[in-house]
Amino acid sequence: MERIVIVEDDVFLREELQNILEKEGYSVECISSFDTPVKDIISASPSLILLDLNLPNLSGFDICRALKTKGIGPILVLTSRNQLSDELHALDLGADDYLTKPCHPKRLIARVQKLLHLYKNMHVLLDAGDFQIDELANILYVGKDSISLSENEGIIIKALVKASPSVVKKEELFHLLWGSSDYVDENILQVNMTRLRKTLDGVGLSNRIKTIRGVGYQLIGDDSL
Amino acid sequence: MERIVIVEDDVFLREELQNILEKEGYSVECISSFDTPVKDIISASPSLILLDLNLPNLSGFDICRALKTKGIGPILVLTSRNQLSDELHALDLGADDYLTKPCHPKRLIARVQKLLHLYKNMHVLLDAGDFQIDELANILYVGKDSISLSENEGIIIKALVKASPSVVKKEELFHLLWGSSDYVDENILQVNMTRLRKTLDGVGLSNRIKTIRGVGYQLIGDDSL
DNA sequence: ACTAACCTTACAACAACTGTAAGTGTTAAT
DNA sequence: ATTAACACTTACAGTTGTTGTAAGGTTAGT
Repeated sequence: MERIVIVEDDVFLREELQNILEKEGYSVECISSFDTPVKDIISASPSLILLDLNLPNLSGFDICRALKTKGIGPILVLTSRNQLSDELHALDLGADDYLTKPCHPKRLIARVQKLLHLYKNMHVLLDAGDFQIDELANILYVGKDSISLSENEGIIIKALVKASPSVVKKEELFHLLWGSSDYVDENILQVNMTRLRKTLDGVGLSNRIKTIRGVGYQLIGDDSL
Repeated sequence: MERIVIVEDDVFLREELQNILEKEGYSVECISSFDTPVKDIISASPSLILLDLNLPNLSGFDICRALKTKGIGPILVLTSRNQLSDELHALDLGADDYLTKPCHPKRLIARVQKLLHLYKNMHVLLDAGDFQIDELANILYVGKDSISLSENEGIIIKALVKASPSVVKKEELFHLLWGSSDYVDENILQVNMTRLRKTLDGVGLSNRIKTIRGVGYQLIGDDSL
């Protein structure tokens, strides 16, 4: 069963929303104290967050930003702010949809259903700009192409993408790949880097890994060459 | 570069939309003859479809339904119909968003960007109800778990899910797996079914494949037992 | 009870992945 | 220019997962 978290300080509206959603069969949890809303939302393991913008302590915008940073979603903003600039700001921060009050229950339900269905039937990829990585499957998508990476290749490229544009130190890669940098021959990392570079070369992503001697490796863009 | 296909019969509006989107850097293609709109849209390989509802020949609803059937998307409906029932109908047919005319260009751009970004960084899963399958990666997601399938396991379960609740004939599986049912020993399918059942069993999806003797196999739900 | 259809299990071959080892190439400091 | 340090490349052998084959066991229909 999917759990919807309602983040709304107006008690009357909060209960009305809860009724509407529970009547549709959803499990609902309401955030009713606003000391640590982000933490409370995350603790509730939401399938979807229904978020107001005018809240005590922390604005809905800040909550939206914080949740997106942690990969928590989807977020449907339901607010009395009907200015276009507010909508654009919320969408930019990562809100998945933006509805204004008053909102017909049927529209709300339809939008909630749409987002729940979408997120359930999609798998998030790690975005590297001009390519994407399926973190679980170790598949790299570039343009219309895709290529399967080995376990080690996947671990390395993910670390490089997530750290980009920073350098990933050799020690960190040792740790990610082999649990420690003690008792590990440096040569195995070098062999793995060669293998990853060769794989990337095969899909047109040549020279995208830069060696920082004595430090580690860095993912670079096309335009750094 | 992402290509947006505009499906709008009003010439003035069509060109205005094209200008707005091209100014944002998108490649735009307009459907300007409405004899075979679905075929034309698909031929254009769209990253996103901007779809009007009031069209000659075939209504936008029908086009939406046809595109979703073929897995083409995302679809952003932009229409003068501002009745709630129209919105609900379109969303139900699979539209990803619904905007009414007149629409501020900034809102349109924000919504377009949101959908393009979402679909680029997500990978669509094949929905089987209580589990989902990543078709390219051959990964099965059930609840919070996931399991990697072998190539053959993936081919079989995908066929079963797509045909469900119908039976998939043995001949069809022979064809999908080995290109033909000629010169193929029946035992290899049986061994593969055993392996798939064993894999499903490992993630709690036991007894979900029913044998139809002399015919083929069928995916069944939890409640068919 | 009989038998065709199907399931299960074990084995061997193959491909991909991985770590090791050695030779080669590059870089930076002197 | 020299050379030590660092990094890259290549080949090999061992491991693992996948796959088809073969044989014994089970099931369902007559």
